[in-house]
Amino acid sequence: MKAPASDPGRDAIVQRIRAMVDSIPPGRVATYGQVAREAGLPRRARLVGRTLAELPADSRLPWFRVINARGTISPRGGGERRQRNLLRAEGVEVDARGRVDLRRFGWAPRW
DNA sequence: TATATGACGACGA
DNA sequence: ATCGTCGCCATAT
Repeated sequence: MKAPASDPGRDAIVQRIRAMVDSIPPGRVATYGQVAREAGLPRRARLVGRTLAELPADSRLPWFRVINARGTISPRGGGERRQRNLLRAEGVEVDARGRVDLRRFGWAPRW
């Protein structure tokens, strides 16, 4: 057996990340690092990005509410524009450079 | 086992 | 405030 009882396991970790992302309210955004941290996975920001990248196109998860620590939409081939539209559709202001003011739209866990 | 890569983050110039 | 580097972690080769 590879995984000790104390080891959450890859699937469990993915579940936790999904749950966190799903808890981000409409009109708010969170950073990859923040999601990782709140999910009890400090320093795993990239894992969050990797997990979201695995999501099926028809996933119900609000993946578009997750942006990087600089407040910008992480550039990956082509999907950037769509994410911008989705965010604007729920009231998040995104400037032409794909930037969001985290002080105004950033999500604090206490919400 | 070693190396490269990536939806990231912190720092310094 | 912006850009370049380096650090971190998990996967893929």
